Amino acid sequence: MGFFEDIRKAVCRIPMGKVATYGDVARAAGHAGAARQVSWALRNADALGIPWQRVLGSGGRILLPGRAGLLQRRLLQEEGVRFIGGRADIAKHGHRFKQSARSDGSGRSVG
DNA sequence: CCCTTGACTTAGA
DNA sequence: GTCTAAGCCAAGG
Repeated sequence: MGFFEDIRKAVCRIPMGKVATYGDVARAAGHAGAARQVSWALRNADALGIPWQRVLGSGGRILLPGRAGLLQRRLLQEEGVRFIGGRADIAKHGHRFKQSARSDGSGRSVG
């Protein structure tokens, strides 16, 4: 398995109308701490059919510069993601990945 | 192997 | 809120 494959799989797990941070994607892909590399894998995501627009920076901030950033925001808004003060409402649209490689299973939901 | 780059993240002032 | 510094990891020259 390649590095990018793990990343792309994780990104594809994000459903429409939901968003996740680079760090979350990296963690869900089994590469915690590789948040920066997530963006690397997303550079060619568009050509691979990856929902790259659902990946944001910490706090729901769009880090993509230029038109790409505007495009990302527009795409998300079309998916129903609400933006507040230039940031996506991750409290409402933040996607929570299923428990992956968690020793204590702290990531599991109870109710 | 060494150094630089990058759509990152957290902590401090 | 804005800026700086340090930590982080993989790809490319």
